[in-house]
Amino acid sequence: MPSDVPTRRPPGYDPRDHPPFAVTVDLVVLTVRDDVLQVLLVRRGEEPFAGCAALPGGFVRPGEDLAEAAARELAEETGLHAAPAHLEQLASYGRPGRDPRMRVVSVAHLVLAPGLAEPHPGGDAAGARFVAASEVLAGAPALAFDHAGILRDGVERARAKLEYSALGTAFCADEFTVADLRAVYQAVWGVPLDPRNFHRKVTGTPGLLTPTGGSTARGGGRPAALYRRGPAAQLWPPILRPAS
Amino acid sequence: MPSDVPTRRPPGYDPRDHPPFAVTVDLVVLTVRDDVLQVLLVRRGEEPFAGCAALPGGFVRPGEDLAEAAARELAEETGLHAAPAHLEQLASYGRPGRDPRMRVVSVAHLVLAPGLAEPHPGGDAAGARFVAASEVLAGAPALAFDHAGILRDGVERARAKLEYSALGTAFCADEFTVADLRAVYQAVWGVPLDPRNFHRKVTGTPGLLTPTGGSTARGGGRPAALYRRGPAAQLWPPILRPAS
DNA sequence: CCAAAAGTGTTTGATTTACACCCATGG
DNA sequence: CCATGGGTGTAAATCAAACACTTTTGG
Repeated sequence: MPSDVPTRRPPGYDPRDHPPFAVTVDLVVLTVRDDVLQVLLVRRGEEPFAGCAALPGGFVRPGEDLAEAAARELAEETGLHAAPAHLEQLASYGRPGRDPRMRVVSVAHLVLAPGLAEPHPGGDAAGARFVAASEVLAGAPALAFDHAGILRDGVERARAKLEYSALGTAFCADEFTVADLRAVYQAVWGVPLDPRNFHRKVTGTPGLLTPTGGSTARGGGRPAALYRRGPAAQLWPPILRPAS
Repeated sequence: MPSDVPTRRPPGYDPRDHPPFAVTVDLVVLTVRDDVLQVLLVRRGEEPFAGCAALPGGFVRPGEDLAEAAARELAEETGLHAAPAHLEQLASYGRPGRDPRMRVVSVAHLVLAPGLAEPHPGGDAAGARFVAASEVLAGAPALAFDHAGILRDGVERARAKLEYSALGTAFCADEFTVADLRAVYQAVWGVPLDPRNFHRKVTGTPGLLTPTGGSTARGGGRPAALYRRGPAAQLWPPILRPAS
């Protein structure tokens, strides 16, 4: 079908070739709180979708790279100042009509943050809060634009990367126990994991954990050794696999 | 550092918030020919980088979705009409200054095509040809813009996905033998694989191959059974792993 | 018959799984 | 002492690598 299109002209500066696009970044910020995978949502203050829940995000500014814009929006909209444990580009969404105002291409980013992080909405968003991802995926608070699809892709990416990378530790605070890390995997995958085998596996993976020497005692039970994120040189073979 | 910026204003339609961007798609088209992983390059006809090698690509048009634009550019610039075996979004690149003319965000796509495909350059590109990926990665023909980095990301993605998906078959023609598929894996990974174990593994993976019943004899040796791409329902566990 | 490539069987070692068991603390 | 969770040992099952061997063609 492209052969009978009369517009096969050389690429140049004809405005028909590069119509004005707006470029935004949207953020899928995930954390694990109370043993549940949660996603950061804001309440939109303006049309379209005013009052509706949405992923945090905003326009990319003239001098900014995409990742830079994502980091700025994260700080601006949520007050999560501490460097997030992990920020990576997710995918871009540019379906015509996804924003009723104009042609917008959104470059979505995935952020994994420790559960401690408490958002206090900055200037832009009327409200920012963590909500259980499972509920949002089920449609509980409906999301603006095509953010439901973006969230789905982000959760899927997180689940997949946990399997063959050291990213699970990105959900943990600076110091954490093996049980903390196991809670992360269980929350993200939604499956129970054997504590004994989990312990052996993560402590036996070179580069994943760095022991701090300290230990902690929470409630009854033997104190657990504390660890920090390791250099995680070795990604393969898979760290762990969700239950068969 | 974002806290002392005096521009924390609500997002709206202030043109400073959404300056004009151009949005393009760039294509990393990979194939396996003569047991070597190759990438499709075009020669740029215009400034900037006139005469320089580059990845095929072009501007996204007003009514088009991103994947649509990628498919159109593929057909226009290379004449590869047959539906490619696989097309997926790779990543977006928007560093300020990556295009000297204006602010351009490029949404790169990854295309895996059978080795048969012979490009005959369409209207736009002055020339299109397949070049060994290893040479381009080494800098042999220097690429325009930041296309070297995009290519690196594309090859890395292809290598990774071959391991845990059925994508290897995307490089094969409609009907192919197990040896053809093995040649693909060896070319992409650059490692030799045991023919016996490879055979057992791929024929034993449900959904990967559909036997056609036919067989082929090339040169001396026992004829090989022919297969078609299967539904590939099961992606995990990893199909294969590059040599340890 | 011989060479060459396709395909099967078998052996060996690594990895995963399941679970018995010991360790260290609070109450 | 006992409950609770942290951590180690071990045996069975599963999987992967190496390779001997059989099958089916062309010359």
